[in-house]
Amino acid sequence: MHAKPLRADAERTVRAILAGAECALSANPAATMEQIAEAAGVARTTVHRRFTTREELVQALTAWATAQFAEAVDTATSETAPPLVVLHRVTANVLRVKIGWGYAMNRAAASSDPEIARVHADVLDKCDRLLRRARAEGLLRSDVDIEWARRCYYALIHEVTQDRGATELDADALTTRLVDTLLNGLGA
Amino acid sequence: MHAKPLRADAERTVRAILAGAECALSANPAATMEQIAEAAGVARTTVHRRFTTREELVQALTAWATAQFAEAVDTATSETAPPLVVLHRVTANVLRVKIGWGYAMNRAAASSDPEIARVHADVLDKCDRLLRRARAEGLLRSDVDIEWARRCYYALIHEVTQDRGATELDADALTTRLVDTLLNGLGA
DNA sequence: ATTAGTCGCAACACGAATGTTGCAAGTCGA
DNA sequence: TCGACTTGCAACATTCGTGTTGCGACTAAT
Repeated sequence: MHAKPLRADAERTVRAILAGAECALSANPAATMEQIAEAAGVARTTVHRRFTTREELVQALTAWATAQFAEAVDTATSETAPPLVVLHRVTANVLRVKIGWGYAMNRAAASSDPEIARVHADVLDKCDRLLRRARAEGLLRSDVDIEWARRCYYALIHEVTQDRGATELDADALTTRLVDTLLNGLGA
Repeated sequence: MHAKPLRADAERTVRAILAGAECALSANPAATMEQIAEAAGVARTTVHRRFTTREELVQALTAWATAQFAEAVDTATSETAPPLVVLHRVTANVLRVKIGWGYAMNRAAASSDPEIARVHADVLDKCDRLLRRARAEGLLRSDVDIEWARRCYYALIHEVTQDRGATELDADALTTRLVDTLLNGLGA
């Protein structure tokens, strides 16, 4: 991955740039390198020093987010624990990561990079397996369409993470409400 | 609105440009005027003749979409018909409009233009009133949070309209599934 | 303390997108 | 038919974002 290990201060700068990029790009997807640099608190030339092209920066940003995402899912997944428990764990983990890195993760979901696309396809597959098991064990209605279920699930997660001010809210509380709505709906 | 009534062919051109803009921008939000013109089947200079600046074009596009949106909602709204019926009607109408004009309508929802923002706030208010009535009449759980309900509703609509190939699907079938999921969830 | 690495700043080159203009050819409508 | 309107095309000026380079000052690590 890293041909040359960076010096400590350079490492911090890279992190600051990634955070700045997420911040600037989530506010405005067409943000310039100048704005990204400003959000990161560094000079524009410094950004170019670390990421030659804009594409490379976005690439690194999505890669970083994807790695976080995959780890959040993997540590929560289990083939043996009750589906409801896994669903909660996965949701909570994903929310914690996705809140504050919304741009990067949405971007990653539609990435053209084969490696990133593979990871997301992997997660998607895990999700489908979980939902299928949930259906088999009676947690979901037996006639529910798995693809539709996944789309609803993703949609609710996306909605929650889009919320401004979600940063201050408790991820567990959000998770509970999300899963409850997904399973039981809003009707009486 | 229109200081000068356009000639028939000019009118068609304007429509083609708006449709082309929606097409190009939904595929790539950073599409150039050149690409928009190409999608519309006209020369770039013609686009500039009708819309001096890019901003003006996007403005017109969102205004057009907003008008369609407002009409779709208004014709379906009723204070007296059963909430479930209204919910179906509104959803179906909105889906029909929003499918194929996704970019413009998402853009409009966060527009800085006061008039457009007002219309959307208006629709949002109508939505909340409908949901409140639904809750009062026992269609929704009595403890459901209206804002959360609206956010879930919007999220599902957004999800459905994002689907590639939704154009060929039946809006009524999509509506039925959407409303069912919203009210009853996916659980057994 | 020395060395290598890092940053900010200023300046530059380059390309791409935007917006404008003039003109010739074609079209709508009275 | 005739006049006003509209379009496409080519050419142009301008602005803006990108990416590069060199230099002086500072900093981490040995």
